[in-house]
Amino acid sequence: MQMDRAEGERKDFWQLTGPTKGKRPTLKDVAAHVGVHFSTVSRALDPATAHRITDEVRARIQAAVAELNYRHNVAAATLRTHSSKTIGIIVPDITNSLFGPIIKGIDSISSEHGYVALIGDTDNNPEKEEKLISTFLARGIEGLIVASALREDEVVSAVAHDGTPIVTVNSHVDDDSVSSVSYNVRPSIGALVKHLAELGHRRIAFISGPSSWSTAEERLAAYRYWIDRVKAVVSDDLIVYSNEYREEEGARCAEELLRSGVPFTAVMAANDLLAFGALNVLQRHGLECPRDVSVTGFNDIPMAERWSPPLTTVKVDPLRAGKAAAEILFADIKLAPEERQPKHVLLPASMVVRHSTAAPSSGQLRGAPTNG
Amino acid sequence: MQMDRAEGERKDFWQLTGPTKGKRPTLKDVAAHVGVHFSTVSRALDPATAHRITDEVRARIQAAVAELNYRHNVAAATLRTHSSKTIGIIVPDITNSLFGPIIKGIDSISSEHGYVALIGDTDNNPEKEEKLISTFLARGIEGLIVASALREDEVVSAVAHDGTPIVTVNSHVDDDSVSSVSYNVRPSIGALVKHLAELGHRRIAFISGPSSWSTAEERLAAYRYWIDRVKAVVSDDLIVYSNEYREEEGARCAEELLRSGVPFTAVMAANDLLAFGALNVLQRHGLECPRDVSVTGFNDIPMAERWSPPLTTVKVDPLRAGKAAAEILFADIKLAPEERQPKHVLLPASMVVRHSTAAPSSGQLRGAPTNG
DNA sequence: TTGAAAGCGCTAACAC
DNA sequence: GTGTTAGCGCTTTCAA
Repeated sequence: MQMDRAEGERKDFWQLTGPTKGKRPTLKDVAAHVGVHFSTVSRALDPATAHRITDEVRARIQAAVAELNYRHNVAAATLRTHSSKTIGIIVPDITNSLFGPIIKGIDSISSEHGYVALIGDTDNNPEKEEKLISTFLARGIEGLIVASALREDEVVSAVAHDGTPIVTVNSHVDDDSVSSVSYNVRPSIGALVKHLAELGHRRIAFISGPSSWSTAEERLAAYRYWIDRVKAVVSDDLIVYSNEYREEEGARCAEELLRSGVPFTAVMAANDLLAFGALNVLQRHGLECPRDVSVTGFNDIPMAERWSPPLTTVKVDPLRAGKAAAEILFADIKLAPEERQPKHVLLPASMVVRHSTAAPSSGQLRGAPTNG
Repeated sequence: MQMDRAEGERKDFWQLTGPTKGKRPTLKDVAAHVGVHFSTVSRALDPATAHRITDEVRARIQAAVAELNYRHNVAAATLRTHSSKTIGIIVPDITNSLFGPIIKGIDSISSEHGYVALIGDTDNNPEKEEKLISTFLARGIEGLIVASALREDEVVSAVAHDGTPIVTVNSHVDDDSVSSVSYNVRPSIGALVKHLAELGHRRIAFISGPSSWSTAEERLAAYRYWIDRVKAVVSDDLIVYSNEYREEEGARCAEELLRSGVPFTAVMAANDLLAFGALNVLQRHGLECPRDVSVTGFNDIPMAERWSPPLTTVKVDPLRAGKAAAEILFADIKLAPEERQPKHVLLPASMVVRHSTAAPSSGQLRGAPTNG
């Protein structure tokens, strides 16, 4: 079979004329081309041992590598050295604008360390998470960063106890032997509650996330803590639980709140998306924000600033969180298993006041409006 | 060294008592535990050959696998079979909300095929792209999806010609032997131009992307094509080039337009982000949108709908694009190299009219306002 | 400074 | 239905 297209000339050289036609050249091919033993080639190509090789030989090896288009076979090296130079990243939904920056942060640190990352999206499904982790482990990942962890995440705990470095980011598990990086929510939720209280709100509802999520649990706990301190109305009727951090769920919860008849003048949502959904429903019911109700979110995703009204929320730094998680991970990877200590970093989070919060209208409480 | 913590009991069993202390159990360990040859274990664990093993033996093997916490060593299998079950994904900026859905689409198809994906972010830097591709190749990826391709992307072309299945998504290279999935921009840009023309605009400026980007080139070409057909003013003075798809660049280009003094009543941006930046500058210069200028974008990212004014733009479906790209890729992976044919799919894109476009105010052209 | 050889854990061809 | 064997491409110890 003859090939006469110009692009065949250099790049796929080995496919046509290499010593072992049709397959990727190996160290042996390069060695044969240069006339040395393949272990010499291996040494010449490894920065740690390259100095042991004569300049002249090394130069010829480099030339042969270029000519044959040799590429390192990481699978073979992994088998030999037990080091895959890869980590795994697991996110609950890559479509959520919170996780792009987290991944970017991780990626930037990994590449500094010469590692690459496998990515997996769980779709908020714990079974997918388990499968993903198992596939990743079979692939020999040397560390794992999980952004989808539940508070009771047996798989995550198991991985940690099996000795694979792991760190949860954005979320964390109850088991505190698993390293985590998350946000210092207590003060930031406190700022929100105090802000609302100073504005004159006393009946502040809360749209929580599922109680199996650490972020939901801690934000709710912080709400409870501060509501009490600020002498606002403490009542379980003011709390409603969503099943996921999605606009639709925020809408559903707001409907539920409205239907229940509890009076409230403000609603704090555990997350921006939830706040958006709530805002829509509130407005649809004739409640204007912030005139009739104040609404707050959490995360400060890019859209928060553009919403109408622009959302008062809590700003976090997911890029930094990703970097922090990766730094912990690589520190652990470099340590002997016995030396590793779980670390828990709490990144700052700060309130940003925009236009979705204001004093309640004439101090009057909102009851359950008739539907529509 | 004694370990007395409760969680040591099951999950890290092999670390304490396994036949080969301190390391992951292998097929041999499982075999020894069951009393069969390790190749029997290999067969029992491979769905394709499991039926050849007696139910009873297979059951004992499963039990031992669970007990020892055996995990398949993909690196070893890869070395042996030359199939890594891994693909690579390369994006220009994972922080951009366009790429989350693309990755999710790819990921959903890959996992159906039992593949996992390596992720890489180039930061719009061609050198990083090259390094990433090279690392991925060394890892034995069986296919590659690139969302960061330049029109003249030698590395991408080289990969294609080397025989690794590759498909560009969102962007494409000029070399049409590289499969691609992108959007049918001609008609959608046409809709935008006609919409503007019908509104009465005759001087429509265009903020392009870098001409080395396929998306920029094709959107600009479509603009030129339709501007002419619609009998609007054709002039290179109306075209300005950004260096990247970023708000800041849109702002810079709008400033440039204003400073140049060319009259225009509408500006089409090659991308939503560019449009946002332009909108800001225009407003800062006292030009109200859509009263004084109309502005359009491209992509319809989530924020477009929330911008003020809500942006008239072109809607694309990145999730679908990701899936389409992955489908082409896996079809190719399953084919013998000689059988592979480059495919080019053009997904529909449709105009969505919102509030950033309207008739030009009293048909009067806008000149260069004094700065401020 | 370089060569020789062993072996990482697995699959698959072959034997029984 | 199961055991034996070779070898994927590499790193690394040991010799020379």
